Amino acid sequence: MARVTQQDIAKVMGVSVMTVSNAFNRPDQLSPDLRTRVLERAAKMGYTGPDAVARQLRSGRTNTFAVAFEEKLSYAFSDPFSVAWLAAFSEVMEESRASIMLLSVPAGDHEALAAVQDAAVDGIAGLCGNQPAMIRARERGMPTVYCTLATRADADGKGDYVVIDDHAAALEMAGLLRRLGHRRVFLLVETLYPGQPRMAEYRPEEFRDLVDAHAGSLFSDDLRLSGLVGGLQGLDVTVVPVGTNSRAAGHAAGTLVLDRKDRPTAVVAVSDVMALGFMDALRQRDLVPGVDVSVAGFDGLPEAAEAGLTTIRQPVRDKGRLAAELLLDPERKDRRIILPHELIVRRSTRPVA
Amino acid sequence: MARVTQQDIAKVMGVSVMTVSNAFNRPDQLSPDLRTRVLERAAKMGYTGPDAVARQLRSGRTNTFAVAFEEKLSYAFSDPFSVAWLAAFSEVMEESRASIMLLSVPAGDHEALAAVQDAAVDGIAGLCGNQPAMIRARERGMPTVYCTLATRADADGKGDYVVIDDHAAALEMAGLLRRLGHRRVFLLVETLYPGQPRMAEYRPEEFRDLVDAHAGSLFSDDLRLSGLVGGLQGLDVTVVPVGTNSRAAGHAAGTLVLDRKDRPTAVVAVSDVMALGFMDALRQRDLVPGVDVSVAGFDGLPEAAEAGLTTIRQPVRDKGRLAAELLLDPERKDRRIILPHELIVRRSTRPVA
DNA sequence: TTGTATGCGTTATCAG
DNA sequence: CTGATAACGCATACAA
Repeated sequence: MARVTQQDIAKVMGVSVMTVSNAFNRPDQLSPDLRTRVLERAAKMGYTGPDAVARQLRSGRTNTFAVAFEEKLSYAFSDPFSVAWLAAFSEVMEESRASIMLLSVPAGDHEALAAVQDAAVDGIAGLCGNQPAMIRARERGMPTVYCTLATRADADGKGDYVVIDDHAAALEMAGLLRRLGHRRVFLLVETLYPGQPRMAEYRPEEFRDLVDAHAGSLFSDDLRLSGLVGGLQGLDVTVVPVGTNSRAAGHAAGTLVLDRKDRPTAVVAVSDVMALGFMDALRQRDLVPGVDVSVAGFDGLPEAAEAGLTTIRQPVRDKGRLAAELLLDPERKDRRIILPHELIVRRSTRPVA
Repeated sequence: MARVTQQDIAKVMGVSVMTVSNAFNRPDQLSPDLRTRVLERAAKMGYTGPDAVARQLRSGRTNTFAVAFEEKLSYAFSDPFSVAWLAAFSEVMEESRASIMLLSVPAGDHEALAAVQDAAVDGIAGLCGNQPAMIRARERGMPTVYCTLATRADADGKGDYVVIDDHAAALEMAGLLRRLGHRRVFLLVETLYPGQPRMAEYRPEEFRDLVDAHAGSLFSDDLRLSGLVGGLQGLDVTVVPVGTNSRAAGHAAGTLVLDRKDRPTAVVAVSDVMALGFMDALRQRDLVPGVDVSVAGFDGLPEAAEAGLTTIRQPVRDKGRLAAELLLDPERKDRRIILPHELIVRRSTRPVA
């Protein structure tokens, strides 16, 4: 038995399809009596209301917005920054009774890009930079908003965004370490291109060359890194790609770095979760952050405050909220938003002994 | 300028629409030469591939599955159980390259029910019981899977599920407390119907009557509660609806209960997060779980293990994984799955002094 | 107030 | 290998 449609009902009742449609969507367009009769008959025939997809095709709108992640979704749910952003984003969407679709578009996964192609949504917010996924979405004529600054490679200079000035923030962080007298600094970053060796150690120039060589597939924001490197010029700086943006990866970096003679005096991770993982490694060795090794992160998570971690606070919730508002209101004016950040100095960073 | 369609391309190139369509979906159905010409021309005209919605209408499938929550989504992201379930669910979905839509359908929110109506999805998993939302979805002919046992009021006895035997688990928990000699027990539950007073205290029968009176709008699973009440028959039992399933609510319950003379000797919450919140309240007062008051929860979260909380462990990840598999494979046989649970006794429950 | 024709963009079918 | 036709289910514009 095929699906019951408005046609069927119309035919059986001897009315036009339009009347049936109106019975569901425009009560004012037909007599109350007829309306109830139609509705009753529809129910009796097993019709359960207008088909969602057909209605979307007809109206040209889906009232659904996608959120694109660069990682697997299971990661997104476990990352505090993502979760906080999502919570704010979803609050606004719920208020407008819009639905949310979750899209995982790992860098380099060409097949996953098709998901963007096939997503029946009115717009897409990227919890990531101006990625291929975002660009593809725009090519489809879809509004996009990204919430991390564009990478050098993928930036097409288009698309709306809600970000902080990561470069400036990184410079401030570098300035702090410089003032504190640190001379040997390790920088923990995510993997910057698919296949990059993990836990390797690079001079900044070396690292830069590597990234340049892979610019075509570059996928992670590197503005924080470039700011740090710039601000620490002249010091002994080592860059370590730790693999994933996770506490575990930060911890692994600690294992790599702490059990050697020439320890760094300071370690900066480009996210709080990595920095917190590194602090876990310190604690395991009865080392004290700020005393034995200074540690700093980025993001300003609540967890960072509890741990006494120096960090750059960014308005996560505002990012999520504004991203949603930009998608919901195409008429809105300011569509490229740079939010304020704040360097928060805590006890994890101290003057070098 | 209107949207470019396959028609437009066909017209301009003097070929049939079908050929254009095939160029995108069935490379084998036309000559490579023609295909590349079509593709090039399409690109030149600003055509960006088949429209997602039109394709969905045509094919009758969306390759998207919804997850329905009874709470606001921001809550879902902060609840450890939900997050773990979602992670497992999404891993399976990602593997099949299916998309996930998040739906918030608060109990009693009639408007939100419309979201289920308008969701362009192939199926819906409920991180909740057999709710009105689930029932509505089934009326639409959509496959549903719920992951908490049916409530008494809403159960239509249909729909697939992946659950544990909550009632049996609750009986085991009650048996434990009985053996430990507890005679005065408080039970912390979520709010069982919209508008129910929070932090009130009820005798079990009283509470049951209240719930019965609101059976029409009952929205939360009460199998755990009924199992506990049944298993504790004859003892001095008090039921406290704490409002939401959150650590904060559990903490508030602690504030209510602990600063009085006739403290309970044991407190059971129907979820670990509530129990953990209650333990926070204990700690604040320098009381020791298990010594001053025994505490137990449900779910078996990692956090419960750390806190030494007695609980009922349930296979969260299996629940999520199986729910996804049921949705993805309509042919699969066993569609009503009861997973094993396990009573885990830790130091938060001890013999009464 | 009700009905008619038509299009939304795509793809399956079947004929050439 | 290519093309004409017919749905998919609904709702807008317009006519009655």
